[in-house]
Amino acid sequence: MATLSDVARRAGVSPATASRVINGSSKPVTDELRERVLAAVAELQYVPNAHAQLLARSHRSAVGVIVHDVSDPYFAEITRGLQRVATDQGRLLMICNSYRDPDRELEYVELLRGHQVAALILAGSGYHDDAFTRQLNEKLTAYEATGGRVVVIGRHEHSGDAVMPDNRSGGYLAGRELCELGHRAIGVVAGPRILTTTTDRLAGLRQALAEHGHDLPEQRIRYAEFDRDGGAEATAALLDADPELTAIVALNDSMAIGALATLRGRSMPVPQRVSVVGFDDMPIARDVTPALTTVRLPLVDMGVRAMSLVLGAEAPAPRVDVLPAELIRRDTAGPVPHQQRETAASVPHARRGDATA
Amino acid sequence: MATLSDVARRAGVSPATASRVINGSSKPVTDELRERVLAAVAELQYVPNAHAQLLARSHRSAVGVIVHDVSDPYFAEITRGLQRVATDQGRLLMICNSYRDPDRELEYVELLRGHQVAALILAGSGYHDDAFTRQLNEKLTAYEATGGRVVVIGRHEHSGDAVMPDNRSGGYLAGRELCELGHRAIGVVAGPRILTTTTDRLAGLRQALAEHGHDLPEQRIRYAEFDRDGGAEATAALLDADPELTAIVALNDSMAIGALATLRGRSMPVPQRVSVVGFDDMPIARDVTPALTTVRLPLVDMGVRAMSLVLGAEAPAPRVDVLPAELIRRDTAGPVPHQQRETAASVPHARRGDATA
DNA sequence: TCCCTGCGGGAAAGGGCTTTCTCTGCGGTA
DNA sequence: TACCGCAGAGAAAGCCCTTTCCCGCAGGGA
Repeated sequence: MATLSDVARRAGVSPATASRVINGSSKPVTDELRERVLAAVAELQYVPNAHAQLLARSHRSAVGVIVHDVSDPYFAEITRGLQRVATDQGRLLMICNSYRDPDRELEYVELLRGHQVAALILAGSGYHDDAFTRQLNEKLTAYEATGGRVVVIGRHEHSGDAVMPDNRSGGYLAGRELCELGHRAIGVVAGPRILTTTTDRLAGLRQALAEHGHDLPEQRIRYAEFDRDGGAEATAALLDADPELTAIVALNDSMAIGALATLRGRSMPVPQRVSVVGFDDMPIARDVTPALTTVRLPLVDMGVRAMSLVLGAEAPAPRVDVLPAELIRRDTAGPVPHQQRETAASVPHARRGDATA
Repeated sequence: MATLSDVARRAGVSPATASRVINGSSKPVTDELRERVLAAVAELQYVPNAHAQLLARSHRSAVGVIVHDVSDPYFAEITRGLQRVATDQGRLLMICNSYRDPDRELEYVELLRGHQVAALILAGSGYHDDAFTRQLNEKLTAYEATGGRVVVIGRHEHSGDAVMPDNRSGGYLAGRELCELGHRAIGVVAGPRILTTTTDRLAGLRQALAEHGHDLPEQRIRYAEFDRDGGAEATAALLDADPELTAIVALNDSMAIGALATLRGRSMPVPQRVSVVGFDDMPIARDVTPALTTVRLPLVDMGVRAMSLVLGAEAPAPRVDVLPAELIRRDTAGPVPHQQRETAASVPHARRGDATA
């Protein structure tokens, strides 16, 4: 690879001058030398060594982002928001997928710190795991001590600036909607138990049911992976255990799509026989049939806010931006079926045979 | 940020020794010193400066990847394949989204070159744009001249190693299927005209139609963005121009989903009134209703092969891996409706009023 | 006893760039 | 004419590591 001194030699100038021309430094350089340098750059196809530059320059500019998985629409949307602000400010983003592995998350914090990022954004659910939380906090605090900025999205563990979707209210909204439609026998297709997102959404849901005089027994909750197949399996398990269920809340839209698939496979019409409510309102939600009733989170906006916080001025006290959830009524949630209205929740195992057909 | 010499000073050793301990060098260090260094590292929360390391080490290890958009399922799948191999070999991936902007693509080649990546993978369609192609090739060639490896996925322009999905055969498969189901009035919802992927798929489709004695006039093709909304708009335009259409080929699944949405909005049942065939077989294809008939491309495998090629031994002659397309029959393609069998394609504008209702 | 070997450790030379500091030569002022 | 100031260029000092090279010392063989 050609180096700066190759360019300088070819142009017959010093490396200092070449550097000034290439970086558009404020120090003036005569047109003649400038042209010679530019010509040499073109001839040698010179590209500055980014590592050398970053090492030599004092100021850090890139921003590190840790998400569970960018190709998951939830994070894709958040990332879109992050990108928008970052691009406006000429910042490079380094995006890492932790695939919901806490250890990998810890590693990535180190990696990004090593890459001298100016700021760090952690998006996605936190974990119910004190040892992990403590370790992560230690690392983040150490990073902040050296001037790094940190913002978390949708996580409780870090005590600094945060952008929080209102998961609890979202769960509440889903629960209230179903209760008002007359449902009592409601099953929950939940994400991994260890994620705070799961438990927050569940808590809101439980509250809504309680306000309507219903409870949510553990056997009506199935924990599975936060994806389509997890949703499909959990729905099958739920239905096997309790064929009288009239509604299912899936704790994210991917799981809801899996639920829809299972229901279709068992010829249980939605919403005539079973209602389904999703969570997140990812783009595909409106395109499944029937279109998915779900809880919308302002994902892009969450990204925008997080990046603005992290690049903005430092605040004396931690700022927490809570963004509201909103119920989007489409076609998967309907009134409780007539024959179920009285008996629901009272004969949980009666017709198992039918339902698994 | 703590530096290596901070660690060394604290441990009372030389930076050389500290470095050896931290990197697990083959040179032996006594246990006592080792422990002192490790303790200092922990106390200072030391993380090596990645840029300094990369500068000091001679060998380059990271691999650069340029895709149109990782959150697009097409690229998400390819990336999954790339990751799998890269992780096995302990390589870091730097993934950049060009968002189908040729200029950005060029910039990213430079950026990645500047970051000293050991290899470069460009995935996604090429462009029908000679000036761009020439520029890109120049840059890639310059990069290869300095020892960099390059593999392209699904692009014609570069003359080195390549992994190619058989887009043309895929188009042919879609066309043949519809012809065999009796369709003659077939509309095409195409991606941007400037992409070679679009024209390749179109060419295969055209060939299939020709073999069945049909042609594909330009007004039966609508070019739009390669996404859901593009597909929806193009389908609407197609139907407005020619309400007698009995089948639609969408050149990717996102567009097919848009087509399905438009058709649903116009109450044209699929496949009874109009058949739809997609392309790519992205995961969601099986979850829409009716499940999408589409052409599958082995996306993950394409990623695996590309990464294997780029990290494997250099070949004397360019290698081109062509991966076959496969028709996946689901529920959106059916026989041509009865009343259309004779008249189709002969009265293009007759019933516009009805169809747009 | 002397020399050689090998081990554990440090000194120092880069790696490619930015940036401060220094130097030269010119035009302008007293 | 002598001096000052400044514009434009180069020299050189880092930035933080890795790694080669070298050194001192202890142990073993002759």
